[in-house]
Amino acid sequence: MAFKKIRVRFAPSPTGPLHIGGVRTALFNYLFAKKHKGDFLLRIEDTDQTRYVPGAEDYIIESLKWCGIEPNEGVNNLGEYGPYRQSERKHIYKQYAKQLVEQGNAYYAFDTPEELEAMRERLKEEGSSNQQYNAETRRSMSNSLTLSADEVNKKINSNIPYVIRLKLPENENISFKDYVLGNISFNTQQLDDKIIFKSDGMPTYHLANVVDDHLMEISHVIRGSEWVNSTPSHILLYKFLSWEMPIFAHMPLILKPNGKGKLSKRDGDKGGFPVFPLEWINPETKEVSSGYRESGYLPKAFINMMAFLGWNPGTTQEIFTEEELINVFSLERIGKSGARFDPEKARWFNHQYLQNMKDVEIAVEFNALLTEKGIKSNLAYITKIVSLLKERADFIKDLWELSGYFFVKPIEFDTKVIKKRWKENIPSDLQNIISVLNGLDSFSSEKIETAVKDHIQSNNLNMGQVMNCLRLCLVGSASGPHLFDIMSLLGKAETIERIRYGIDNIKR
RNA sequence: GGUCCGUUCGUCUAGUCAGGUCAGGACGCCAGGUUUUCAUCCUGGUAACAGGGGUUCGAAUCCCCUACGGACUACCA
Repeated sequence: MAFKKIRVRFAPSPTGPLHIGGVRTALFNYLFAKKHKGDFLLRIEDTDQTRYVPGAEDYIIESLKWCGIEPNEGVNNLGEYGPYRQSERKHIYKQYAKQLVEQGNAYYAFDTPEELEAMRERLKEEGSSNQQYNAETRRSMSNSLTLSADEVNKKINSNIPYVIRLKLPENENISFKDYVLGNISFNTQQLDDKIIFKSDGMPTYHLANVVDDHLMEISHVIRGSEWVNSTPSHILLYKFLSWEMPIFAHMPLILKPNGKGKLSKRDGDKGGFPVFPLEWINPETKEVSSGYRESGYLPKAFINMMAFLGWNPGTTQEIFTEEELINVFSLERIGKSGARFDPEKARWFNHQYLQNMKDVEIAVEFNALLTEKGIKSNLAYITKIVSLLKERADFIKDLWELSGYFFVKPIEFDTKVIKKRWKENIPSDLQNIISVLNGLDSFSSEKIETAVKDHIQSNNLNMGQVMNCLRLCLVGSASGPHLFDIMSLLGKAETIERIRYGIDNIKR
């Protein structure tokens, strides 16, 4: 076989926000394409006009952009295989459906929904193991196989609605090698004559997908495992049309953190974690679903986490740059079974990425958050705060709770600490420490530490008691980073003012 | 119900194709260390081959059965 360029596609249907399972499918397509210096395209599969949701396509595009897995071809940025929206390719599909009918691989069917329903009911009552429109049942239905050519033409000419169904061969084994799942085989006896062309003039997924993948020269079809069962129909389509078949790779599903079944929107709401990359507001109900972006996830951390859901490099390395990910990625290392989503591990990934960011980078973003809260400060000060606190944070927004006292004086104090540490002698002890602080020329953390500790030791004061009370005055609680770093950052005047305020206002 | 697929610590997983290290790592959890505190961090610990039959000197690994789980079963994708 001649060398063929690797071309893969992500082909979502714009029926709502992109689920993280979709993001992962897109990601794996992207990584695979990049690894082989191929193309990654975005095709919008909007053949079902009744399910179209306004805003969904933009949402998908924006999501991929945020994730940094942008297609190099497709809607928006054009390519030579367009259009990339199936609704705009409507005129292309019918000829292939017709060709299949002419070849005897497909046929017209005129059954109404009621008739189909009745057929299924009848088979069920007869105890039939499956109720499909297949080689057996099609003999008793209203279609171009049972009707005469005249009758068929008459129906078509008088605008009686019809669909085109794929005519499956009888009792034939269809097997293929899936790059993830391995060898899979089906017998056509168990499959149904899928509708490939609908009465509204649009193709179904099955036809449109195969036609477009062929026309767009897709080399590998990497998609969710919900498509495994319809793959034999797709294979038949390639065969009937005498087209070269792409390689198939079906991804396992992402499962709920606990309990049964695949991850759904509700799990996110219940478990307090997003299932969508970006926040989504349902245009009809106005219901809001949270997104990873809005929850404070760094896109690179999110992507790293997603890559490890159902895939791993076979080494113990877990933190990967995009470039590293591209280098080590392979379809063969994708797991076969569904992966349970773990929100805790997602946080851990973000923590790792946050620690690897430069303080000033974090500070810039934190500053924006402070501005939103109406707090004005300067970047140098914020950068120092970040360096002190970032290791305790999983998200940039955690920094606010962690560092509020740097911007707003505490006026409420943890009563438990007061009860435990604020003894009779504390006000006078702290007063003495104020004198010590006042006497310092330099207010560096080290200088303060030496001076205060010397004072505590030479006066035989209780270290834990005094230190915690100092902390209480400065922070409002008994937690936080190295106390002398806090003092140094706040500055001499502010430090002393807060201690004074504490002496005057903290009562047992 | 039918078809297809899957099943290793609580979770993500390595190891399975080419049978032979105390079944390895990470998250979580627990303990210890560091510290004025709370975290972080460091060290250690906890914990798994779904069950049953085979094949074999030897099985997580190969075969069969059972159980469980999932997907699909639309004029939806």
